[in-house]
Amino acid sequence: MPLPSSTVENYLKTIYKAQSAQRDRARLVPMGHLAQALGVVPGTATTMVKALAESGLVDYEPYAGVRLTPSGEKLAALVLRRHRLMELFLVKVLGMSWAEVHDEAERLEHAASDKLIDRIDTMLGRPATDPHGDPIPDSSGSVVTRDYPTLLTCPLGDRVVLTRVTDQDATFLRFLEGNSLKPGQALRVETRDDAADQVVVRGKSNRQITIGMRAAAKLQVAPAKPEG
Amino acid sequence: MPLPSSTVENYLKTIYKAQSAQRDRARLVPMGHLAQALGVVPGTATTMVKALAESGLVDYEPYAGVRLTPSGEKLAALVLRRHRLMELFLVKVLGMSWAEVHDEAERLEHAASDKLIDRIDTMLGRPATDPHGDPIPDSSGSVVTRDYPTLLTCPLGDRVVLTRVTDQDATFLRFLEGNSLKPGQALRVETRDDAADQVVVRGKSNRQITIGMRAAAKLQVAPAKPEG
DNA sequence: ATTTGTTTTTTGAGTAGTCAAAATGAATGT
DNA sequence: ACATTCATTTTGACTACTCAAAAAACAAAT
Repeated sequence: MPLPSSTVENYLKTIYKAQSAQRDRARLVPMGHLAQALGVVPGTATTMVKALAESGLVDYEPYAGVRLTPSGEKLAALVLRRHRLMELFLVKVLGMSWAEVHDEAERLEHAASDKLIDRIDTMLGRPATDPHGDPIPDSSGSVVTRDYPTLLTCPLGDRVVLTRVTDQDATFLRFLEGNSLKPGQALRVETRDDAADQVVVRGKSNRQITIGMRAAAKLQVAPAKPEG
Repeated sequence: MPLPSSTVENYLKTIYKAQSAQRDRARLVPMGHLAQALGVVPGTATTMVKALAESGLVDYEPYAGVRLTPSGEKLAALVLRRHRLMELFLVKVLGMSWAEVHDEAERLEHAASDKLIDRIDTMLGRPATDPHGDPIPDSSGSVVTRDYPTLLTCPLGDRVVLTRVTDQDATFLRFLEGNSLKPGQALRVETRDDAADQVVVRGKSNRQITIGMRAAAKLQVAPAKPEG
């Protein structure tokens, strides 16, 4: 069993993320979706997926889609672990901006050894989540995934705290940063207006921020803990 | 001009190091040497070098060898810069051991962006040398290479300071570390014995250390600066 | 100067990953 | 049921890199 190439790691990671994004975690990921997410033509995805199936990393059903096997899932989780620890490290230790670490980590995740990753993990105090609030799998590949409501579904008026941002687009992240919308930030949803496609939240320094519903759906929150 | 692959970077880096190791810096590096250093068969090196020559990165003379062009040299220096800054970073910031950072940096050097490298450079205070004493090229690719005597050629009895170790072998580095033979360490060469293949130096805490001549030739030193 | 030995190049082939475009399967609407 | 549409797979080809082994060039020595 030769160690997986960056390409294989990227396929597994992408399938993993696609599966996680589905409500039914066991559902097959369609080839078209996979190809698009990886930036390759569909035929290429088909070819690669068949090879992955050969290696026992995925289950492949022609014309239906693909799904990770347990071993594929573990491998994917470890790639995600490397990616997320690396992102957090770049932000915390090297002071890089939230918005720019994604691409960097995207490359470093394939080059960093387990030893290095564990060292980073220790240095950061075994963190549970990365800068976007995404959970960091442990070194055995298991993750605790919590399902949070979003700014679109959480109760109106309640104090909540931003826990996770489910979009890595740099422009979007810079917008959020400019409005102090980062994980950990306390918020309150004031109004929602379907017709106007608006969600109004009150954030840091009592500032009022208006965002579209599509964006609101990408911001997950948890009920604010009562402060002791 | 597409950005160079890891493979191309490794070829350039290896040619660069081979040229530096030669007394005549402008001499051609023989194919056999290059192939061996890269761990490929000679035919592979020939093929690749012809491609590099196409791209204007090297001058290639059939049956004679290869040499970097100015643009190839600059590219190689920037790879070395990434490698050496990365090594120093891993040692200084992540507390990794001298002996284990080489392989890690060998992979990370191809994945790190210039932005990341510059940030590391700044964080470390624009260092001149890496943990082995190898000079770090600046961001434009220029290096100041100083030629030091080695433990084999420096004056006997004088106080000198270890400046550079020209061998990256992990076992060798661990041996040196075990004897406090790291760059910066003050030393004095007490005796040399050709017949016995021995060089005796007095190092840290007045400790006496005996090493072979081949090893001694890999340790470069500078006259100790007068203190105060 | 011819032979011997070493280095280098050439040739042919293989692997990993990719695309373009044709062919096929599945799904949908009438 | 049939035609249209859309996603998927297949086919053929291409790039980058590699090796094994045959051929060629060079170097050195008798």
